[in-house]
Amino acid sequence: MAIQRLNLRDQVREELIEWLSDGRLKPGQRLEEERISRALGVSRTPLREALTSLASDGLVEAVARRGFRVPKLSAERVRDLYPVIGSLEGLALRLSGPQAIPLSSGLDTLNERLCSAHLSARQRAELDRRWHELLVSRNPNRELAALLQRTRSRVRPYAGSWDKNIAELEASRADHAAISQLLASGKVDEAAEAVLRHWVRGVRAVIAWADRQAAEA
Amino acid sequence: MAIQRLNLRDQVREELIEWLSDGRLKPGQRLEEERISRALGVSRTPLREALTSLASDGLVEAVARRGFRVPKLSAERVRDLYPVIGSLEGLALRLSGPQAIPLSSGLDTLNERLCSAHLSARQRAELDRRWHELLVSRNPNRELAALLQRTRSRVRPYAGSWDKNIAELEASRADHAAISQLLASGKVDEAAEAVLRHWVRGVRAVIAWADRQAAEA
DNA sequence: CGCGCGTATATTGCATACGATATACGCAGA
DNA sequence: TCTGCGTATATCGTATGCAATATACGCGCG
Repeated sequence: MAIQRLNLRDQVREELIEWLSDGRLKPGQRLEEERISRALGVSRTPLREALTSLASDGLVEAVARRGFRVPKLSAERVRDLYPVIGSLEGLALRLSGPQAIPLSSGLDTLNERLCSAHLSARQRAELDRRWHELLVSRNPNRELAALLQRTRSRVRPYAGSWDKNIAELEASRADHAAISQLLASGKVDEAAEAVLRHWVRGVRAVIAWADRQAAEA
Repeated sequence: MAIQRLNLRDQVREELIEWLSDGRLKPGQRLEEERISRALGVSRTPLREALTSLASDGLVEAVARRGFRVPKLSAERVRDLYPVIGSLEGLALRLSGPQAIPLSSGLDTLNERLCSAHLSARQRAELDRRWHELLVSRNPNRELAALLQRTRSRVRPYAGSWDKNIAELEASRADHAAISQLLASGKVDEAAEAVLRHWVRGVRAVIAWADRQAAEA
């Protein structure tokens, strides 16, 4: 049987994360409490508690006397967060130790699927997410896992950068393959370093994408 | 002049952090909303918003239908969080680049004060905090700085481990000195590695302290 | 026609109210 | 005396109400 009914605050929180992920809430958008609470069928109180929680995680931002809004896309944020994620994933890998080595083949399989043609940006982003999730899946550090997940969710709005960027796709594929191979050889520390470099390199791709977006608009 | 009046939620949040730091709120303690809100002179609404925010940061924890409580001391949490802090500080150092090198002398000064006799555990913890703060002060990555600060605040309840542990004090002094020297030599990457090892070693000291605490009780 | 200003409206931030559930207490029975 | 149960009380979780302030709109003026 289902365990237990979460309180409304946490249910609302999960729902809002869903709305942020699927684009029902867009960067820069203002979060009108009355409208959202009505749409969710709850009062403003648990909604506001969910929003303060999300604000602490950086998924929304609180503007004094103007309520909450979805953070705008920002090259600076990517530039800052990607290396943090890379460093944390590297740590996760190092803490996994030899346990991480057998992941290599699964990683390769995912990597091939990720690079196959005729995938949408969203699908590629999803496969990339799963690749990195698998990479750190042997990490025994719960706090690290939670922190990684929360930090990763903050950069999800930038997943669109997978769109129509063949050069980036190829670079990413090569990074993934190299990391996997280092793992297979048992060179966990070097793999961790490569993961960090992978994320640092990704910054450029996202910024290039953001520039293209800006140019189109 | 003072810029702007924060909303009550954020003021309450800051005050609660203060209460957590100075021991007015102790590990394991239940947070009675009516009592606290009266003590602060606000209603339960902004208090609860502050608490949900703190819960997201891990400074308090929410128990379903039982409100909020201060997390109990836990060896597992230290074991998990210390390496995360070490990794993040290492990253901060690497991102500082050569800018970090001139910090060395200031670090040495602080380290000596930290090791002088007749200091309370609280004073040593404060000096250690300042040492690490100085170490990463040249890091340009805002997100990383914020994350470090939040994560560090989660382990503040374990500062008591500086109490009457000469062996740990000496080991820590040596770590600090070695890190500073690596910095002075421009070996930033090696310094970053040493910082991670420093925090990983610290885990043992805290756990030993916790065991002594448990033995006394 | 564009710009600044004043008023009306919408929305937030906070306080209060209330039902539901957990906790505490006392009593009966072993 | 200890254990189990039932009731009373306390506390939480959520909804609603209200004042303060931000936003939107229309008008006068340059």
